[in-house]
Amino acid sequence: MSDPFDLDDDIPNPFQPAPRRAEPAPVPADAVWLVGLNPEQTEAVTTTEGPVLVLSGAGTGKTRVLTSRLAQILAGRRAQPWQILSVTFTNRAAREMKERVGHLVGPAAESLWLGTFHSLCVRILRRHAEAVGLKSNFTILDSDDQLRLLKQVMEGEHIDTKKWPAQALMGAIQRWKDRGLTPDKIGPDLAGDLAGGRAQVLYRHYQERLLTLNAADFGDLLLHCLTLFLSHPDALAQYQDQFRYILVDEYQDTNVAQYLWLRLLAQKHKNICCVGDDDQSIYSWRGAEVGNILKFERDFPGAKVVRLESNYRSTPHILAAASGLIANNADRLGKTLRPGIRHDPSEVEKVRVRGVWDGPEEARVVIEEIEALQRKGCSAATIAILVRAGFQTREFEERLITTGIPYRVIGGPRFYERQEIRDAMAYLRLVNSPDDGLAFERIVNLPKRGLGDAALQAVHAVARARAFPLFEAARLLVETDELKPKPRGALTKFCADVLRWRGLLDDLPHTELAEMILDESGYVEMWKNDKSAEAPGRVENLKELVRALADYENLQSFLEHVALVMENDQKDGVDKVTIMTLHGAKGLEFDNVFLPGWEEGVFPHQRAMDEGGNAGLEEERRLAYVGLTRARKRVLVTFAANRRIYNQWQSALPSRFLDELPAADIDRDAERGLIGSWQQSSRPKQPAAWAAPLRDQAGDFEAGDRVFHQKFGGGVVLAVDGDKLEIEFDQAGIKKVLDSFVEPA
DNA sequence: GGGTCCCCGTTTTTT
DNA sequence: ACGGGGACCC
Repeated sequence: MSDPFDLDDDIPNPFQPAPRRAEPAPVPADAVWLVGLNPEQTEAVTTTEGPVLVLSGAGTGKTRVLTSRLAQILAGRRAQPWQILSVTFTNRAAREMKERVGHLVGPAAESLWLGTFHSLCVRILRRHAEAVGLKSNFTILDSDDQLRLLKQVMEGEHIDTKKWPAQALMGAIQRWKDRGLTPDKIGPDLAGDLAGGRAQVLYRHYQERLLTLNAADFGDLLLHCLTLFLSHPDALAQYQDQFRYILVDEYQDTNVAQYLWLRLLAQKHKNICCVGDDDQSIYSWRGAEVGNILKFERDFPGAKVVRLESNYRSTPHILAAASGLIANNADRLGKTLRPGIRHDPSEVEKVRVRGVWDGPEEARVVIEEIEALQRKGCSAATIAILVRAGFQTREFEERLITTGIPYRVIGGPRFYERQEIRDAMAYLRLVNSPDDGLAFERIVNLPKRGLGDAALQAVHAVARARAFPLFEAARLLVETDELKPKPRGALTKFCADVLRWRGLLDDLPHTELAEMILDESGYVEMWKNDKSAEAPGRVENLKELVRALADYENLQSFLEHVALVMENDQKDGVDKVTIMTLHGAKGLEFDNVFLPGWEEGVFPHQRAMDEGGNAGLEEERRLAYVGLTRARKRVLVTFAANRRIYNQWQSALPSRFLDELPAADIDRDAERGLIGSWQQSSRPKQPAAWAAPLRDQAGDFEAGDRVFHQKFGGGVVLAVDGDKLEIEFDQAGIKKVLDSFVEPA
């Protein structure tokens, strides 16, 4: 990938050499954070000076290395806490690291610059907002707002959003931001024929609208920071000077913008330690560049590379299975996981693979296994079902409900992304900052107040004409007689309400004010009167929102927090089976892992291969690797011969990943001849010798043949595609079926 | 301005 | 099958 910025020129540094600091102090070798580290870990922790790349395989103790390293730097008095920048991707990781460092070094942990890329960027941008055209109290938009805003921009440019979906352009803009590309960097080559070839203009207008609204989207947080650094060398120099030590977690997930950000900040002291695993790079589709990790040594000459390969999590069979699988990928930095702990031989099981007839049977089998585990004394919390895609969760949930096993599904709409929460938040935002035009639009007619398109258009017209925020414009508009009496009255009342609530900001505790707003606006009432099944849950969620407010000092800090930390407060600690996607499982571990749906098209996912080609397939394989390495003790991989997708039965082929698991570490449960079908139908690069007789036995079919199928009964072959037959069944209609499941009739 | 019908899409997801 | 969103009509 070409570099959007040329960083080869030295950026002038108006600050003179770093202020004097206390002499580094020797750290005793028996410091608590060094005890029990293996030699590689010790090297990663104690090599504090200069660039270090830590290639840490799954389960090799990277969080321990990161936290120990922080302790080492602090204890060695090499820097003050605020001179250390420690970056993670998720709030979860940031929280965990803060907690663990806190245990090692005490309150000093509080002063570290430790957080997600985005939260750290916000921290910097609030100080320098003017430099990028924002005010320091800028708001951060969620994806909903972003899309609505872009749609408006597109409509303003008379783009047919039916032909050119805003969603697609939004995606492109996000990818550009991921790569640090501002609108002026988007040439025709990049823009393509997106949005009728006008993508660059639309991107520019979108950015202008954001500035007018004093708002930034998530991508902007990085992008604006880069702009700040490049246009204000003094500001950059200040941060370069300040951050003597930089630590980066999950480096394989960094996008180009984050990479540039790090490279700029590390340029002075060059004490940057990146920890990552190229084999666990599973986010290329949202801009992550594995290339960043691959070229670290080029970017930081003289970098020390440490490989962590001792795995303290999984049994040897699981490690071998995962290693065998991932070995099928080209372009790896190359690591070999080896067991770092002794496993009780009586407890070590091979990875099990089992074929089943269809989705429901798969759920039944998995849940039976779960019950067996529970009988053996495993608690539900040690069990996870990791799926490729969200739609796979349903069958497991149904089965778990009927058997009464407690479970939780991680993922799905997050609390702060729910409609009712966003609406309520819009009320709070508008009261907190009346220029929040997006918030105004969202709720001005919610609950319905008889303000439709016409009224909103009128407000927009005034806003444009006077360059006022929407709320101000509305206040002006109701003074005129432009609106019909009914909407005019409604809008007058709405404006008066907002002003009244605003007047109470300082006088009323913010939780009470929020309650008052949700009540007096009629918003809660709206859901209470709603007959739909979800309505009561929504009312509950609104109550929960008010409760959450109580944890913050005021409305402002709450809104700030929510924008950045959009997460589910999953009530943990309860003994439940976890169902989540493979993506969601990265970084977690479980004693018992179920990996269902290993079928061609599902996993590897068809779209990943269609759109990503071989690179897409390799990323799917890394995902499989992530899945296997989540397990400490037991793995059961399943695949179904038939699956209903979009309510259509389709025959499925076992995933090619199954063929890639080393036989010596796998138990293949033979069941109903399904394994036969797997072996027979697996797509060997060249047909296996033993496959032929099986195929002959099954018989070759051709169109017109009369056949019989165990489940669907009699039918006639319509078409043959390799080992797949299209059959019109007498009772069941037209279906695609593997030839091994039918016999000549 | 609000209700109804039809058409489209339907991997992964953090911040 | 199903839900969301847009177009269309009252």
